[in-house]
Amino acid sequence: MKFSQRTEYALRALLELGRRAGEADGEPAPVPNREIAAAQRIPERFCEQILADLRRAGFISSQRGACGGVRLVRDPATLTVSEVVDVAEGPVVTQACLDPFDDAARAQAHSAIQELWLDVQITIRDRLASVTLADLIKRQDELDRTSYLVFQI
Amino acid sequence: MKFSQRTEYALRALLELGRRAGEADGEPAPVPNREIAAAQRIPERFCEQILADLRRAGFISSQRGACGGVRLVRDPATLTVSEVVDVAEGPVVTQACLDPFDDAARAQAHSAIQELWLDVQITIRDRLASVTLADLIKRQDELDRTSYLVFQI
DNA sequence: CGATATCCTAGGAAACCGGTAGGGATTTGT
DNA sequence: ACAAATCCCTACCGGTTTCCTAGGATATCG
Repeated sequence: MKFSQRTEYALRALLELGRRAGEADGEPAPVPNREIAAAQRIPERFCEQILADLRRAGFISSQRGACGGVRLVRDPATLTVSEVVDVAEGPVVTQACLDPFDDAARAQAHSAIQELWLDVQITIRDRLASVTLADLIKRQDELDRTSYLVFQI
Repeated sequence: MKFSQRTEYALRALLELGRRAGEADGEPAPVPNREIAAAQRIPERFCEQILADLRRAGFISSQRGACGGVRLVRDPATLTVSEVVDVAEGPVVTQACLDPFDDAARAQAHSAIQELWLDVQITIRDRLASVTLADLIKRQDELDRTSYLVFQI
């Protein structure tokens, strides 16, 4: 019962993109995969694939060729962690899919246990949907400033 | 991101045991693995292993030999689903374990993303800890009575 | 043209999962 | 004493998933 490394990487990549977009004014320059991977310590070719998924999902756009890279398309304030999880590792599902031809399994469909799984599933999704990329960026900046201060003391 | 079949089986087995214990008065007779597996449609040898885990965890006790079987030891009202999940598939952990020798990973330890994972983890555990075996038994009885009525109409 | 990028597809090692299997140990009933 | 029933321990196995690497095609800029 855990989230995949792939999701962690996807969030880190988007976090990195979001922070850079915040710094630059106007149309931000595309950030190449290489830089994102290095900054967030993600295996380069693996990061490439994850970025491709994020592009297909419409979260980022890409530009090929020299001086190319990826750009954040979605507004960080409306891009939720839940959406990223769905793209990176598939939707959160706590119960096995029910075989529609297995009567025994269908009989279990309305069991107390199944109800609990569904409840937990909704709880997780709601929690993940309540956090946006903008929230993460803001919180990360706070953390960074705090540790900076700590070192200053 | 889902719970294992093993956990589902563990809960079903305990549910079955709990219901039988509720019917009989006084010291209940031990229920053999075979009956539990048949009633809950769990592969017999697989169920055997799961029951062994539940015994090692102290949730049930077992009696060997003819007329043997397993008995519920813990009070269903205090046995939480969270405990069963921990035994059947290990604790719910939403973040990868941090390698204490990997400085780069440790630097991520206080990241916004890690904080989110921890938050979700606690949310799930709390939810699972708030449901007891007695709750499941009660709810399942309600469901069974309801479907009985449906067929009567 | 050549360097820098993304894009697409294909693997591959390792872990995990669901389940099976063999055989030993213990208890009960006859 | 013996057979049947039952739990107990360990190993294994086929399939899937996960994390990651690799090769090469394609596009863009200077």
